Amino acid sequence: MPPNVRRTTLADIAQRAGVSVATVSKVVNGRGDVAPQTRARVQELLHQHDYLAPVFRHTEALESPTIEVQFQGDLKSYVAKALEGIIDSAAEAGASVVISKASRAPHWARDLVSAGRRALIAVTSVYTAAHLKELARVGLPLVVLDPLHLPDSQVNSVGATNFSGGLAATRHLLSLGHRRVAYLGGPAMAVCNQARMHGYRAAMEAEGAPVPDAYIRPGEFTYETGLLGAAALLELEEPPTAIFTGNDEIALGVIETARARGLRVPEDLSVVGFDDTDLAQMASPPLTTVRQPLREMGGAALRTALRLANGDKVESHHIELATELVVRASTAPPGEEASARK
Amino acid sequence: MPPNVRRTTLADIAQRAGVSVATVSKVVNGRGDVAPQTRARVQELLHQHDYLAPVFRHTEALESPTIEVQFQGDLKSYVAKALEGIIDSAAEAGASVVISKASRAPHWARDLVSAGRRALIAVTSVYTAAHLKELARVGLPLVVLDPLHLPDSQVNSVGATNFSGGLAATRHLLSLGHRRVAYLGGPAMAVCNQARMHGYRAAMEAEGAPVPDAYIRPGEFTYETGLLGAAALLELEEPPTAIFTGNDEIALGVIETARARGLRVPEDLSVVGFDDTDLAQMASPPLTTVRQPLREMGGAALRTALRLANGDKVESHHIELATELVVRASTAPPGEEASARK
DNA sequence: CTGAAAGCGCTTACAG
DNA sequence: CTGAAAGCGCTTACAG
Repeated sequence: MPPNVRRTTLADIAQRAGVSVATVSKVVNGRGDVAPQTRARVQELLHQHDYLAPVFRHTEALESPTIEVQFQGDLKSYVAKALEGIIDSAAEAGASVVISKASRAPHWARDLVSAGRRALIAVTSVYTAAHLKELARVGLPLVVLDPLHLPDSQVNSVGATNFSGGLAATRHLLSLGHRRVAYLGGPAMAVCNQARMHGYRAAMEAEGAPVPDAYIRPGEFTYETGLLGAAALLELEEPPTAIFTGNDEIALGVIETARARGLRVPEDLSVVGFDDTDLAQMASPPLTTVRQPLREMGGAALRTALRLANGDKVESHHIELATELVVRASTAPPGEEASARK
Repeated sequence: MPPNVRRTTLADIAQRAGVSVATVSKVVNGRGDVAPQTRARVQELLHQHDYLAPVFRHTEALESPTIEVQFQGDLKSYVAKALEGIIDSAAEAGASVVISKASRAPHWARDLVSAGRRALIAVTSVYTAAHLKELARVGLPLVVLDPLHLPDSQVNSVGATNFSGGLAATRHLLSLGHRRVAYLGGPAMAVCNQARMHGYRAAMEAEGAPVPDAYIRPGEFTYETGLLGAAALLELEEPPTAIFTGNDEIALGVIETARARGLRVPEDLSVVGFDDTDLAQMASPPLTTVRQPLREMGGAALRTALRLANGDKVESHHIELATELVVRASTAPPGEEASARK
């Protein structure tokens, strides 16, 4: 708020509403003794004129807005990476970052506003229509990072080019000479997983490589899925010689299953991950993977959140940053033994 | 603050100081036209009576204090784990967690107070006497998680039993039949590293196993250190058959160096990590490591911070939680070849 | 249900 | 350098 613009006061609202200051004060403080129509009219005006109660005036300090970042479940590597980007961009912008687990307690959205949060960034969280309505009601802007649902024009979101990532990963394997490539992915419902899978499928079809149903396995974005899924794939009549996975954790599970069965990666089995978290760089062998620019995505989400908090419009409700194939040591041409293996 | 206790007002202070409310107001707002002695006397009284300017009154809401957590460098796995513990305990206590990178901009400590932070948790950060003085000056309590320096009675800190962790890890390797065990650690200056190393040394000496100087290598707590340090160790005249590392990241570097040289873990080389981050569970082979209860440590740090924020005394300025050996698949008895290897 | 009036905590222009 | 006085934004007990 520019210094020369006066804050809206109760008197301003009272005058416009044609009531006394006392009545407006009662509405603001939620007292019971106000006629419903009067209350409605006053509330409307308060909202129109951005009235802010004194207790919350500190949130006005635009130099230091506070953004809440919520995640679900564990604070995994890729959440941490995105968070780094959020924190760095916030520091640049002079904003503060509050981090919490998504909670859906009764007045969660209103509580966030009361606590002075100016916007909410949800990292891969599930949001229902009811949540969005609640946010809209209290006027808290939302940015979803790596959305699980299809980009909806109601919701601002930041993602990555998952389809081209899947395409690039699979082409890389095909160009090495693999034909029997499987996709071991995350939840079938998640759009990011669907996009990666369709990228895989597109690359396979373009090459005329067959994709038996058993070569596409959904699961969770977890190590467990990698461990079990790889075992199932390797026991197929025609086991794949390469596995493209939905994320790095799954890939590590695949590597471990291969190792436990005496298969060498990449000589006997090639593995490609997705995300390029710390896990990928530190895997043994270091993992070929599709890099999601998680830091940059976090930064973009933070800047979008600040704009929305400021009441500015945003050019596009969905931004997608480019993925990039990072070739390390977990991929190689298919070996003789591998191709010949049962 | 109990609801029946009235807030200190400017009038209270004015009366005690024997000046007018106007003068007190000027002192609070840092106006120039006040006599130095008057200013000093009033400031003293303001401080004594915990006067809080209206703009900062929101920090008074004891139900929801805000704690700042600062880390340095990257948001690594073990910081993320500690952060999970901090976030969960904060949610239980109804507190908020602001996360940022440690910055030493001018007035950093005062800025934290102005922003309403009630305490600071520093995760493995370097704190100099000057920093501590600055914090003391503005009255902001500090809790250091996994301190790099020796526990100082001036500083509240939460750590883990690093010495017994080092002891347990090394005994485990000795009990498997290893004699040539090396320690590849972190910074020689870090107390946590020293304690782990001395635990190692104690176990080796108790067993009468020789510890050549070359078997103790300091480094950084990084994958790189593991990569390079393992290469150096394996090229010794008498290479170790087992390596105990300062943390999981180093251990992953060691595993990769072993793999790249065609050595199998654990058949040809046993490796033990420290921390038990996600990295350890997802390594290939899964890593035997010393678990630091990072979540619990984070929780303890948060609760200590809240107590200090509340003005309560804390029983002990340093708490140490127990480490625990987690045996997975990266350790085994020394193989024939390994013992005989040049 | 409404609002005039008293009052609270604070700030500031200005007289001394 | 000090403070009486006017004033601001808000709340609340109470009369109607």
